[in-house]
Amino acid sequence: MNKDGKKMERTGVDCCEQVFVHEELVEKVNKEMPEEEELYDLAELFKVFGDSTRIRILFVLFEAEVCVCDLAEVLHMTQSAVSHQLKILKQAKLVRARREGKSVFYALADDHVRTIIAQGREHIEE
Amino acid sequence: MNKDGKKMERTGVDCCEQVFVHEELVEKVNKEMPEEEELYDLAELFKVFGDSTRIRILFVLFEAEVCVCDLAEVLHMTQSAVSHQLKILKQAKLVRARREGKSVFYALADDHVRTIIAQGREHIEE
DNA sequence: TAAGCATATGAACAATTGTTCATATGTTTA
DNA sequence: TAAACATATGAACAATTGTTCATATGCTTA
Repeated sequence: MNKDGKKMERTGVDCCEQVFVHEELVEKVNKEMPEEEELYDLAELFKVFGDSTRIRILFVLFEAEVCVCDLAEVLHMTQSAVSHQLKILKQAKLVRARREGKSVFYALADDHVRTIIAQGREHIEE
Repeated sequence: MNKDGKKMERTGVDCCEQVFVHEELVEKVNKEMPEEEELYDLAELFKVFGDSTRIRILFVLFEAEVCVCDLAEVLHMTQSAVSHQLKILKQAKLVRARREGKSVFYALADDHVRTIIAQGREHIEE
């Protein structure tokens, strides 16, 4: 009995007649769910992959280190649009930049990018 | 000489004094770049991962097959908001639904989801 | 069949996003 | 130092998105 004189074996909100399963679930979820900040960062990362312009930029960078104006030309985009998107890719640490004279060359930052895109392709081709 | 009587070794637009590199690049990119439709589908897929609510739903489904009202309660969200997001996850074939009486249980559709999220976590934790 | 529960969905709203345009910054060379 | 080139960035705009609210649909059971 609790202080209100009621049985307390079942404290969770009753939902779909699944009280016990529910309580086990809450425990497991609380244990495995990442921190709020990590969830937010994860979503922010995938948001960066969620635009076909940026995906196209990444596919170019799969082939070579490329300067901004070449990217713009190959992708038939304005220099400004490419530059804005590169900034987003760079903030997400998916690409890195290297200045060489007047030009800035961009390259993939690491191989997670390739893996993530590859898994995405596998998924949509199933 | 071409029909205009000009040398034609360099036909690309001159950009960053990188004409030759540029032409090789165009060739490689045209060869490796997926079709427009696949690029679009890829971006649409990653957009689905690009929301922390949906990420949280996926983390719950990593643990168990769960009905909508349990998802809503565990995540402290309204039933409606969860249902809307589940629809998006289902359209992307990241989850599958199974009706059992009045309830509908959702589960992960396949293991690409785990791999993609795992790679994302690796990336942001570097 | 009517009532009640679980889920789905349409409309509306605020918030976010990608592009364009104009312009600023940074680098080289005449 | 001025001009030219390559890149970056701020503001503005249309388009997209996630949530809420109200309500519809689907299933079970009294």
